[in-house]
Amino acid sequence: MRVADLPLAPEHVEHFEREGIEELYPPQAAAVEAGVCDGDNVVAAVPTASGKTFVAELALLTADGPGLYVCPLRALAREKFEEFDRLPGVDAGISTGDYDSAASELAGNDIVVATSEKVDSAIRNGAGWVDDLACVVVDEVHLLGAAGRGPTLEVTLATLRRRTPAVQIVALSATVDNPEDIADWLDAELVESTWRPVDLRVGVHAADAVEFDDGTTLSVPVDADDPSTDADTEVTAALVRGAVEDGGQALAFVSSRREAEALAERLRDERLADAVDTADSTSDAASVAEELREAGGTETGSRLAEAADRGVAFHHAGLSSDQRALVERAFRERRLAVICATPTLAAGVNVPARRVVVRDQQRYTGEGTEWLPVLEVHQMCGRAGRPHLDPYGEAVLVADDEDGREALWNRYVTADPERVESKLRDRAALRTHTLALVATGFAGSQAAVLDALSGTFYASRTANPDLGGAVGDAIASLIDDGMLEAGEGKAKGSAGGNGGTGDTGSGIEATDLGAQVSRQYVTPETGVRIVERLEAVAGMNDADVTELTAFEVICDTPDMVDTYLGNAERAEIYQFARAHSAELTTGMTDAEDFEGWLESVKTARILSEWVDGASVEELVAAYRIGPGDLESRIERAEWLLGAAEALADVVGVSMPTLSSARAKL
DNA sequence: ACCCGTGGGCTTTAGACAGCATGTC
DNA sequence: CTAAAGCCCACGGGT
Repeated sequence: MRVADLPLAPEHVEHFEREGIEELYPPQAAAVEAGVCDGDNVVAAVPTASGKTFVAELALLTADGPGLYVCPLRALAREKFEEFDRLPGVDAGISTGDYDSAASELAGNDIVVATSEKVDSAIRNGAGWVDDLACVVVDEVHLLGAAGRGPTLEVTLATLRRRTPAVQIVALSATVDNPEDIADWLDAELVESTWRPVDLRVGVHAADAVEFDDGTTLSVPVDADDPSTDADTEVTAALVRGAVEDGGQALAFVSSRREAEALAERLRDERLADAVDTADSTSDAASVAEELREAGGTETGSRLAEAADRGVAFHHAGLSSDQRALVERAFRERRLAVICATPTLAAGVNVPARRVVVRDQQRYTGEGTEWLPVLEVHQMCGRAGRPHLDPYGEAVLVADDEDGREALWNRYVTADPERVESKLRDRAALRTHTLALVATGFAGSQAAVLDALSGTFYASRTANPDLGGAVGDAIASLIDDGMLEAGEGKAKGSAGGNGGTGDTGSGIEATDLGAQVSRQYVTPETGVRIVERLEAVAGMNDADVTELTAFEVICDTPDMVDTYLGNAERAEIYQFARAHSAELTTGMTDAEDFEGWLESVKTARILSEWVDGASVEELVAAYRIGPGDLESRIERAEWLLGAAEALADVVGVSMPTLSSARAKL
């Protein structure tokens, strides 16, 4: 099937041909046959890099009206937005937490790119553009199975479909075990394929050799004399070196940030860049280092630049978003030979390499170490092989010995990925979405909430959903928390009467507090915590209510990210809390979860030093966090302080430091 | 006096979505 | 309260 044969405008055909797309890949052709261009619902479960974006573009361009592209990451949203915006005659918009087109523009855009949470939020806040959609493309739809975010995605899609029943849904999924269940839910045709534009072989290394799934082997002699690193690291280094000496690029996945940095530093010392330097890439690597130095002068940054100078980089969430974007771009432009990364890179933006080495396959979880999900390892391996640049891709899992080889082989090479299961039946998820449904006026009774949830993936997967009890509990707890109250149903607004007729208990509505919590997009639990703290503030001396107080109000909530509190620091933070106890809403003895509270005091302290003018470098050094960690805390603090201000207004507490602190962030 | 290897105890452990309002020729 | 692995440091043996 050729692009020219598709029902596209000539200018679009031209555009794609200019980009080198003339003949459709088999999965793309299958998607067209399934009706992507005819307004039909389609679920495509295909590997990454098999041309999913083009399928999305087909759906969006042939739809009879505005389209929405939903994806899980802001960086991904940016990437897609830029791509769609290049389409001739297409006016694209973007809406994510950190980057937003004007609301007035979104309504006029042909294609809007947004994160799933942003779509949910737009619905909650009554944004007009969500009602005129003709087509919704959902990328990475398998995230339906993710504990925190999956429920948001399924409720949002259910709501969109209910509001606009004729909307076309095109869902793109990684290869999972039960894509038919997703297709079944969406009344969609399923397209399944394992086809890739570049051959990929996956293997396991043990005992000096890799055995690949295509039957080939690769001998990897390792001089085990060097006691400074362990055997797995030796093997990883040798595999990376091999790929680079062969003129390719490599990605190495390890389990922790420290490991990623240590591996990068080790490879840097091997002077791999000399090997990769066929042309003028020395200057390329140096230019990357230069750009990284300009991006910010933290200690992490200079170590990163030092490694980049030799063609090697590390990558994890401790890096600032600038640093991460720079590393990703430089690697795509082949100005870097190697990235040593934590699992972040597996799910992020497109960073393909000739060879992928997965050194660590386990991860700490808080309940011991756990095997990485098969899907995640597959996504790491799937990064191997660049179309048009590599003759093939190779992914190698590193095992300790022959037993380990067999274990990894069975677990990851021959095994199917996990099933996608709904996580909607979770107390916190149901509280959040029940509140949102009621607050938006979408449901005014328990029965109506259940009805709204009947269009979810959860409901389609369960013969007898029986959410009644769980939703009932959610409603009861939300009433306890002052977010919901018994309403008067249809008689709402009629003055007089005591409200309670025969329908008592069946009608519910959101209180002002509940409505504000839903609109601010904080979880009900965060709303409760903030209100408790605000009430404590009301009883404090005005002089004691400082910006530190403001930060404490928002830091001990589930929506703020935890900050690790090391043993060495604990005593010092304790001292700090004692010294500032007058400014804190929680007494040293009243915290229910003292450890958790102390961690939030640490976060509050970091933020308050930040607004007092401390530099990124100082804070990063003093609190042993990465620049990216500081960035994310500042970002969340900005959001949560705004939410706290709105809630303070509702409960009638005046707290000026909330806004003064926010202004200084 | 110095170097190196060993062993035990201590320390640490991936990631990342969201509000709102506003400006200009 | 779970598990694995790196890091630091003290110790001991050899030169």
